[in-house]
Amino acid sequence: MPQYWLMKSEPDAFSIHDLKQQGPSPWDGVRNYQARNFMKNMEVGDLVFFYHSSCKPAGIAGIAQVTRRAYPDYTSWDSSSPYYDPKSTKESPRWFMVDIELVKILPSIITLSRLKQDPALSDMTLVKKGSRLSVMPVLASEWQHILNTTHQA
DNA sequence: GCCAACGTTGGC
DNA sequence: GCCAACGTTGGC
Repeated sequence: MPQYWLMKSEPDAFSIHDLKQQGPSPWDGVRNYQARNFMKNMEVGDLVFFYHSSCKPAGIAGIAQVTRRAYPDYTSWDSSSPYYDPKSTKESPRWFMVDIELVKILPSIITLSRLKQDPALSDMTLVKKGSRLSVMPVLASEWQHILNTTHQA
């Protein structure tokens, strides 16, 4: 049984179309401990809602799957990278990433406002007020509900 | 562009 | 170890 997740990306920086073009891609740049810890719990084959944030409309743009378990985020060692963190070393890496690849692009965005309107999803971390996590778990029941009710399974 | 909510930093 | 100040996220 795969686990289910949701990962946010600003489409201007990296969109689901970029993921399609690039094939398996490292999910670099996560610099939040909670999000990092979730990535460390991912297994190959886990399924991911690919979420477009800071855009109109914000929402779930497609589905991806994990192709490589967590390994050190090498951008944390690159002093020319915006994700550089001098406290992360090769001996003791602080930040990790997984690789994901596209499963499918949804025919239309499942918007955040729509998710917020659904009483069955009121406990989702995503729709909670003030939630800023960029990587979060999704319950199997929520995953199925979202795909079933949007007729995009 | 605004700003609420949240995480992190650093002085004490 | 507290907590004020600061920076960031991300919807609106």
